[in-house]
Amino acid sequence: MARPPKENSPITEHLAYLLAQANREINRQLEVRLSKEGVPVEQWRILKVLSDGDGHSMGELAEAVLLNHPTLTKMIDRMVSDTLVYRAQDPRDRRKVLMFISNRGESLCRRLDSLAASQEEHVLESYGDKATNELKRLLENLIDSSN
Amino acid sequence: MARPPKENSPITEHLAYLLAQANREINRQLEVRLSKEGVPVEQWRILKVLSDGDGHSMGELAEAVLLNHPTLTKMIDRMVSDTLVYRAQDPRDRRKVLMFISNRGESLCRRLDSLAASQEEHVLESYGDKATNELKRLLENLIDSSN
DNA sequence: CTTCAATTGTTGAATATTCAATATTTTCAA
DNA sequence: TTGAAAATATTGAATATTCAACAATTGAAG
Repeated sequence: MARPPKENSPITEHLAYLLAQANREINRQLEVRLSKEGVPVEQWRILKVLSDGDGHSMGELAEAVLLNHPTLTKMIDRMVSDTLVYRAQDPRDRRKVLMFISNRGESLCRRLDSLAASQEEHVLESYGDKATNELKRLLENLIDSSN
Repeated sequence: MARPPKENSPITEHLAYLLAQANREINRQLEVRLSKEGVPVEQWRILKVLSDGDGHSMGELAEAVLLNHPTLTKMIDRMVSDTLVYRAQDPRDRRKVLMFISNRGESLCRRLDSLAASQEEHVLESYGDKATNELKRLLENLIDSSN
């Protein structure tokens, strides 16, 4: 007796699953490093975005750091308490709030950058230079093609 | 006056960020499809893993579907209420609970599979066959190299 | 101008996740 | 065989996230 004609593909072959798995693993590695400074990955992202010194609105930030608005608001509240960032009203559009990084935030960000760099180096070593760059390229294209 | 010697790489160039971004986008697309059946992505994963008909322990399941134990326990509680899956004690090791998929779960899983398939097709169309397969291959290698 | 819809950010309640503690069973050394 | 340590799953409290409602400001049509 023949098997059913078309076996359904296991979850491990789905792109969505592979992305989730890879993301979790890399994120976990990064968390371990950043925990040396007691900072969650999302806060590092926020500091990085604000590092350009320009003011960024909450909406802009939320999009850039992959958080939705209310979650970002509450995380920013904590970071303001820690004096890592500060708020200012946008003079051109008073609905908006502009976020800026503080000196303390900048200095923390530099320390975080070197922790993150050590993580990237670890990937380069175990996964290879060529594969890493190729993967980055493909991910960028995937993201572009989704907009 | 010269610029500072080494510009720090923006967040958008970090592998961890690209993975998070791609994962969020693909996951979002998948959520939209699965919401037709009112099912979160994690439940689809659970049903897929249990589709082999074998019993899977909670620990095994948690690892496979990328959830930690307590979260999985609570999600399984809901799925048991919905009679999509059921528990049985492992006769060989009575600490363990074996999870099985029900008939209702199987039939839901088939409907979900076709929703998920339409999502993968959408990716193939906008991103291309070759790039998709290459990306999958690289992701698998990255995951392997992290263990 | 004035009014109404759209945009932006925050808040509070509802929901979900996580951490630490617990209960049960197994393993293994003495 | 017994007792201590490890493995497994669940629970409840603490924490975080999300959804829906709100307040403030701007834009734009009449």
